Amino acid sequence: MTIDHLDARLVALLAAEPRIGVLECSRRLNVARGTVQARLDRMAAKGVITGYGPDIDPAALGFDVTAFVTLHIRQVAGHVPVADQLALVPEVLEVHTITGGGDMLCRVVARSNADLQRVIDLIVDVQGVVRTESVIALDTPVPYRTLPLVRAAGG
Amino acid sequence: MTIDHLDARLVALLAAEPRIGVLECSRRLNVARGTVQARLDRMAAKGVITGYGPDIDPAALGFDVTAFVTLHIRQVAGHVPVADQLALVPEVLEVHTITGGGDMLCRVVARSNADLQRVIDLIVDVQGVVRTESVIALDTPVPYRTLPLVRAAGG
DNA sequence: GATTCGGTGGACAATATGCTCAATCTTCGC
DNA sequence: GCGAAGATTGAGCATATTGTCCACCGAATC
Repeated sequence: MTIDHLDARLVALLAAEPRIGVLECSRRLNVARGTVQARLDRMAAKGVITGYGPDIDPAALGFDVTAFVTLHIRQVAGHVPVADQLALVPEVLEVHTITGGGDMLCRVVARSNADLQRVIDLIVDVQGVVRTESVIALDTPVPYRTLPLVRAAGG
Repeated sequence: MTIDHLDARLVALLAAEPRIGVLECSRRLNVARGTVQARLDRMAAKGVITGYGPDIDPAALGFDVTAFVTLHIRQVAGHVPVADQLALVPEVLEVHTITGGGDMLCRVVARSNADLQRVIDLIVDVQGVVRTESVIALDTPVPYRTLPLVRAAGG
């Protein structure tokens, strides 16, 4: 769907100060409360806003190590059962199927490099996984964000 | 920091129904309102909870294509200026410096495969970027999540 | 010219919030 | 064991917010 400038400002405002309510938003944006409510309802209905956190920092929980693991899988059974098994591992934060040399890419976290080995072993043990390649994220100069995208989409 | 079972349940509850307030949480968890407030304040202070969305789905905004781009950079100037330039591109959702063959890994979105070419061109144009390799995410069987990790950390 | 849609501004009861307090319960060091 | 510190509880209070109505307006559409 398309969003306009007001939508973008609303999202940006909520992202910056998530604890403020609908009424406060309407004051900050100089629009009526009903307008803010209608916009939020619309974006939620259209799937643009999928939820409202809470956003968890794995590092603060002790999971300091982030890695991206490329999986090569045996193609016979398809990737669905593999993904289902990966989903059972808490340290696997997301899984994609990909083009290129590998078959799947997943983001994992671990408490240490040694712990990462344990997590990778769990992944390798999944039925259908033939081989893995890992790269460790040393630093994250740009953490995950969508605000610039929202601004770009909404003017 | 360490979190306990109550913290984990609280986060899970908020993740499941983000629009409920502190009072409602306390009722659902059978604890006092002050306790819920104290737990949330503590987790926010410790950095475990970094914010409260709103969570945006790029696909719903028309950015259907997700890709992971590995960057090879000229090492002379370091990676900071490169990251700064990448941060200026709205379609670049996150950037990591990594071990292994490449130097940086970034997640980008685009409106189509053709649009992805435009985004990659923007990245290649960044001063210090020598070469890129892209893999396109075809499907996302496990979308980004932290709840299983929270449960694992909190019992 | 009529209709529809999004926005406005106001009202209402019901509810939630921020804040404080004293009392109890746990946990930990000693 | 025992005291102290910290966490939790339940309560109260004034204020703010929410959900839900409604009538009205302006712009765009047909």
